[in-house]
Amino acid sequence: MSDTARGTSRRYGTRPTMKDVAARAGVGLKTVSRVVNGEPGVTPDTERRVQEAITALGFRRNDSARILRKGRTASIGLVLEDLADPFYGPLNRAVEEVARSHGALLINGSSAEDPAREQELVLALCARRVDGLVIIPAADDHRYLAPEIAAGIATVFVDRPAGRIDADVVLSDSFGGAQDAVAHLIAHGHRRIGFIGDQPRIHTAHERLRGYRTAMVAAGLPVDESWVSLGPTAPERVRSAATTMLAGPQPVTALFAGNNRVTVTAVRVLADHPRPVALVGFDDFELADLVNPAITVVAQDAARLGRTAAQLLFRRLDGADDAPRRMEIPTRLIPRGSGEIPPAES
Amino acid sequence: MSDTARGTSRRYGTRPTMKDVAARAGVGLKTVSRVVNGEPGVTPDTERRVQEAITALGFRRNDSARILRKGRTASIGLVLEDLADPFYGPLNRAVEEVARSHGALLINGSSAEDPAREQELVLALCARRVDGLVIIPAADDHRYLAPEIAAGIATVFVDRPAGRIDADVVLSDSFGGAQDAVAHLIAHGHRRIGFIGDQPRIHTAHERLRGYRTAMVAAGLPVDESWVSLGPTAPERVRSAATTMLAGPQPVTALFAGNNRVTVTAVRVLADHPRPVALVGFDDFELADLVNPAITVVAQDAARLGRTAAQLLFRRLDGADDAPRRMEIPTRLIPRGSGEIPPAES
DNA sequence: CTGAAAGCGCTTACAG
DNA sequence: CTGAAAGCGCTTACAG
Repeated sequence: MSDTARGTSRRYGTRPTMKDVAARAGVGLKTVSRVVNGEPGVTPDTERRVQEAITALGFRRNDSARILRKGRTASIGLVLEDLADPFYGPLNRAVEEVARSHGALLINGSSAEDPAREQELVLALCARRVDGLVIIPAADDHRYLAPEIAAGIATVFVDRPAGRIDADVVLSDSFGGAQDAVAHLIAHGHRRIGFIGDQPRIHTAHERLRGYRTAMVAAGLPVDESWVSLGPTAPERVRSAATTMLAGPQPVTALFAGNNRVTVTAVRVLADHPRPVALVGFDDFELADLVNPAITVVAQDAARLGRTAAQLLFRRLDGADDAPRRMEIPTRLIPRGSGEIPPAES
Repeated sequence: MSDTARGTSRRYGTRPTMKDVAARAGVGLKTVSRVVNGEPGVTPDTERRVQEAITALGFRRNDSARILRKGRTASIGLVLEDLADPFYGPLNRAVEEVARSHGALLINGSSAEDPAREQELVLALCARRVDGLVIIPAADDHRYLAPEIAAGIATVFVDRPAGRIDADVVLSDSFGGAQDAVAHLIAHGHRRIGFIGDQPRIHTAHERLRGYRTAMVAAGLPVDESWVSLGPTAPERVRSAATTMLAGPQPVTALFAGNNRVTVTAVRVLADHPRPVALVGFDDFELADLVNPAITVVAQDAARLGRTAAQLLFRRLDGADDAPRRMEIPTRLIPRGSGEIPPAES
């Protein structure tokens, strides 16, 4: 009677608990728990009565409470730079797939390339006691995470390395990919090659610049510092950098774009430029083959990056405690036309 | 002494609790709670001792436990079709931004367009007691959600309507956008216009087809059923549909592509086609202006879709309990070239 | 096969 | 200003 009253007078927002189900079914709390979790040792008749009560009350187990008692939350956090960046879409999906296959939920957040925001978000995830973290770092100092990792929150960094902390890392071969790109342009006759990259504190930008320099040096070519521009990837900045390199008496005859956002703006600038200029971009993207000329790129396997990182994370959660690893995913040069344009006569 | 022992002998994976902090600081549990939550009524000296204990032990409040007691989880779920689809990137980010501004975390998951998977994921989120849900539905029957909504989980559907349930919905104007697209092609002289869309059970596909038919009828044009093809947006299927429409003695002279995935494949097919064919695509995408010809599209404002849905969700969480709303976000036709190609002489 | 008690780590409602 | 007790909704460890 009072059960029914409680059931129907329940105000909006209050849910029945196992205790309510137990009362209605006339059994103990533990018996309800057994039925809900499919544990053995319940007679069919008892089970049926409990099931009826569950249905009648619209009971759904509160996993937050369960989690508190069990210790593991069956959730992992993914912190990336921008949820809207198409480069991270496949990575995000790959991490989700792996999480799903391990029965874990995925909590997602963006750092917006702001170290403070990254830390705030990561620590909020730790406070929720996620089992593990996959982080595309914006910060270059992750000592703030040391106590969390020591306390058992598995952490894998992806796309960029961790700063001042020894942790698992999964990276693309930015250095090798950049070397390939620049060597490709040199092989097509270019001697004055510009590089427009992301902010220098970002590891991938730094590595790609290093690959650029190494390839130039290996070919015995000088690098004029006016050919190199690192900074924010906002269209205005990239546009102005490209315009500068393409002007003057000794303009660059080819551009190497440090990531997908730079490439997009470079393509726009070059479309309006009077002379043909070769272009190779880091990162592949949709329709790169349909632009005219089709865009030659160094493709990263973003899905593989995400999958590898997530698999490593769950291996840690399963108890693997060998030394932190640094894994490198190869890149692939895809010639499509823009990277094979010869130098314009000047 | 025993505090220190407990502190240092703590095995990997076990974290200090407020009780540990209280013991070490020589204060009561509630005092620790006050300090951690910045509540008033603690002398500076006591506060300092507690802070010291927190730092020494590496304490971080367990928000899972806090949540259990407080009722609200400060987290919302976003269920979409595919985390890697660039269309959903801006939507995802917009939802995250709104969540963040309300101090909530975002749990993300993909349905992979599978109704069973959607339901499984949504109910898992309900079991975690997310405060609210933003759902891009794959299913067409959401009665399974009624008990959860009644129990207080705010729910907003976005991009597609809820099925068999009365709930808040935020949609793009698919019908109007499709009408605009087809009217545009008709205005440029086309009479035989093909429509390739997503699976008919998807609401947006259905609405866009309706817009197509309405525009044709309004112009007094007949619709040959061979000009309409709905189905999966896999490249092979779209390619074969397009190829069929473009063959024969009376081929279509223009195509209306029902979403971004269809458009991409259509562009590829048309690039290899001997005669010029006009194309308007639903959804804008990066570099649409750099393909040759540049692609005329009906652009949706995905970010606004997400922002509107999330804002509505938090308004519900703040107590707004007026009748479920249906909000429509306008689309915008962007002429770029491909949609202004005149019909080829046949 | 079944259930009462204790406890997960916090907050709430009170009392001093 | 401070803290002991009860409780959030479950699971664990036991006892019957």
